[in-house]
Amino acid sequence: MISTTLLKLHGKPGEKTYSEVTMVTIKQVSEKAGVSSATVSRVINDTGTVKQKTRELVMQAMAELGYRHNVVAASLASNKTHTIGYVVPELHGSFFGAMMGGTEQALRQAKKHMLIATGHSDAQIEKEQIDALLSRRCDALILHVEAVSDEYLVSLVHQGVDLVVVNRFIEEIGDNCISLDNVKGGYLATRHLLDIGHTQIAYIAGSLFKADGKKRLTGHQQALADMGVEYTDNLTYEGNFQAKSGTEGIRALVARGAKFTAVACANDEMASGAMIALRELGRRMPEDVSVIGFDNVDFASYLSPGLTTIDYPVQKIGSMAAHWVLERVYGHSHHEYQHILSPRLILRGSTSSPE
Amino acid sequence: MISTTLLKLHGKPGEKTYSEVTMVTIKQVSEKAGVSSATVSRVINDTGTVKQKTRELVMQAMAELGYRHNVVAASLASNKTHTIGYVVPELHGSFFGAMMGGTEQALRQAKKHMLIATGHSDAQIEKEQIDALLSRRCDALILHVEAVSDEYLVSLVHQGVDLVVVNRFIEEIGDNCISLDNVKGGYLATRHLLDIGHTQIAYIAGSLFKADGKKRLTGHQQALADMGVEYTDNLTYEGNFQAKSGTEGIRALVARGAKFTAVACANDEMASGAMIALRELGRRMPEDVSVIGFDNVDFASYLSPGLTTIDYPVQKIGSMAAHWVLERVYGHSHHEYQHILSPRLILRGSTSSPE
DNA sequence: AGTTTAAGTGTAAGCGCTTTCATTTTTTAT
DNA sequence: ATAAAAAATGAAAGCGCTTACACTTAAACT
Repeated sequence: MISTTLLKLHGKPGEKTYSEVTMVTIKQVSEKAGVSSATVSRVINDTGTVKQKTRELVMQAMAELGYRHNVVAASLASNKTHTIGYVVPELHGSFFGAMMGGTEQALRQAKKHMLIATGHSDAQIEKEQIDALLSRRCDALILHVEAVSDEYLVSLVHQGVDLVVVNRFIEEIGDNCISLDNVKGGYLATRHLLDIGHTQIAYIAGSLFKADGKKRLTGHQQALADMGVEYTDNLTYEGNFQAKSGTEGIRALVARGAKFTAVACANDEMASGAMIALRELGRRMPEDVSVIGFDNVDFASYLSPGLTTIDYPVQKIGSMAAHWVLERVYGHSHHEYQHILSPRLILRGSTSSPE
Repeated sequence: MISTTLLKLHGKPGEKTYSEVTMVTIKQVSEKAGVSSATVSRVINDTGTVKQKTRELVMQAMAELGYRHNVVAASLASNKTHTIGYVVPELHGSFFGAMMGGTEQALRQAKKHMLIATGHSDAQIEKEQIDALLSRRCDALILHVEAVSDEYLVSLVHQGVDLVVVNRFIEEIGDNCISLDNVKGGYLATRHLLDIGHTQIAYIAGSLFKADGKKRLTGHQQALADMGVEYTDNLTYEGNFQAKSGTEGIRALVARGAKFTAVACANDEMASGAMIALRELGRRMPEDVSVIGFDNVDFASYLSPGLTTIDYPVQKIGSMAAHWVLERVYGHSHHEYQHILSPRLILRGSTSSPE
C-alpha cells in the first residue's frame, strides 16, 4: 500500500510520515552506481568480495540518495534479526536497569539491540511476552522470569530456543543459567559478623518460598556452623524482602526477648527497615548493634551509617548474559562467561566489633 | 539459506536452532484449513471479514501445526513494526527505569514493543542510535537525548520522523516534547521554605549550563522575589548534580561566611551530599537547618531524616510519551497527554520552621 | 423471482533484502 | 602467451506476510 513512488502517496500533503516519504531501496542505489543489487548488499554487509573501486561507487550512490538500510527486510531474508529479547519483571527500581545496562554495553559493540518486555512476575504474562518476542524472531532471549515453571523453560530450551535464564538456576539447563551464589553471599555476611567478634547474631530472612531467601539463610547457617556457633530459630525472623518487614522483624525479635549484638538481613531494604526500628529502640549503630544487608543497592551508601552489605554483581550478570549470547548464538569467540558469580563483602559503617 | 524443508537443514543433528527447525507458514496453515493464505492473514490480524466457521477452521489448523506468526515478515509487508525506539542516556539508576516503566505499561496494552538503546550523553552515539532505530523501522521514537542539538531534532521532525522528546523542551517542536516544569519545581521548593518561615535560604544549584539546572534556579529566585526576599549570589553555589558537589557546596558556603537556616538543592543527590556536610559541621536537621531536594529519587525516603523534596513525575512522563505515540502514530483515540507536567512537594522530615 | 447490496474469499503482486549459483573478469602460475 | 585459480559480479529465486482487486456467495430489498 505504501510505495516508493511519490505518486502513490496518500494523506494530505505535508502529512507524509517518514516511512512513507523516504524509501530509497537497494535497487535504486544499484542503478545509480551501475552495479547489481547483490553487490550493493555486499558492500552494506561487508560480505563476499567487492572491488575497492565498486565499493566506493556504491557508497557514493548511497550517500547521494540518502539510502537507509531496511533492517526488517534484511531480517526476513537472512533469518537473523540481531535482536535480543529481554524479559524482566519490572522496569522501575535500580536492579533491572543495572542488569540491562550490563547487557547493553556488551551488546552495543556487537551492534545487537534489545527488545524489552516485562513479565510482572505473572506466569501468564511472562509466557505471553516470551511468545511475542519469539514471534518477533529475536535471535536469543534473556529471561529474568519468576512465575513460569522450570519445566516450561526447560522445554523451550529443548525446542531449540536460544535463551539464557538470569538470576535463577535450573539444574537441567544449567548451561543456560547465569546466577549468583546466594549461599556464599549469606555465608559471607554472617562470617563477617563472626569474624569481627559477634556470636549473638539475629537473622532477618527473605521469603523462604523463594530460592534466594532460602539460600541466603542456608549460607548464614553454614557460617555459624563453621565457626561453632549454634543456630537457633529464636534469632531468626522470616520477612518478605520489603523494608517494612525489616522493621517488624526487629520488633518481633525484641518482643520475643532475643538477645543479639548484630543482625544480618537477607536484603538491603529489610536492613534499612531494621535500622529504623533499632533507632526507635535507641540502639546505636554500630556501637550497640551491627547491621549487614545484602544486594548493595544504590541507597545502601546513603543510609547513615552507611550499610555494610554483600554486593550483588547485577551488572556483571547482565554482561555475562550478553557474552553467552554473543558466543553461543552469534559465534563470536573470545566472549567468556561464568555461570555462577560470586558475591563479595562491601564494608561500610554499619558493622563493627561488639563493645 | 535457512529453509522450511528439513532437508536443507545444516549443522550437526541435535543442534538445530529454534528458527531453523520450526517455521510453519501461513501457507501451510491455509492448505490445512482449505482456505487461501489471505484468509489466514485476515483471521490472524482480525481484519476484513471472515465467516465464523472459517475462522474456527483456521484457528484449528494453526493450533495443530503450532503456527507462530512471523512479525518480521508482517512488518515488511505492512510497513509497520509496532515497535517504538527508545533512546535514554543510561540504563542504570532508577530514573530511566521508572520512565520506561511508565511507557511500557501504556504500550503493553496496545501490544507495542520497545527497542531500547543508550546514548551516553554523547552526540555521536545518540545519532548513531537514532539511526539504527530508524533502520529497524521503528514506528516512532521516544528520545531522552542530551548531547544532540535542538536543530538536529527539529530536522528529524521536519523529515517526518515521528518522535517525542522527553525531559527537554524545544519551542519549535513543542508539540513533540513532554517535559517537567522545572521553574515551577524550583519555585515550589523555595516557596515551601519561605512559607514555613525561612528567609535565609542557601541554594545549591545544578550545572547551570544545563537547562534543568538553570530553570530550577530561576524558580528559586522567583519564589524569593514573590515573597520579597532579596536574592544574593553569596548564598548560591553551583554544583554539578552529583552528591559530592552538595558536600562541597555546604563547605564553600560556610567558608565564605554565608548565614542560612535552610538550603535548597537542585537535586536529591546534592541534598544528600549537603546533609553529610551539615552533619559533619554538627548542624542538626531540621532543627538547625532545613534541607530540601529535587527529584524524589528512591533513596530520598531512606535518608535520615527523610528528605523533603520535589517530586519529578518521571513515570508519568514515560506514560505521556506512550500516549502521544498511541494517539499520534497509531491513531488510537482517547489517549490524552500533556506537554508540560507539574512537579509537587513531598514533605518529609528534613524541613521545619526555623527555631 | 429478480435485483441490489453486502459479506466472504481467492489471486497475485509486491514489501526490500540476502544468497546461491553461474558467469565474467582479473590475477597468478606455467 | 596460455591455462588454471581466484576474485568480482549479476541473475534470480526466495524470505513469509499483507492487501488491492476481482470474484463468488449470501442476505436484503422491491
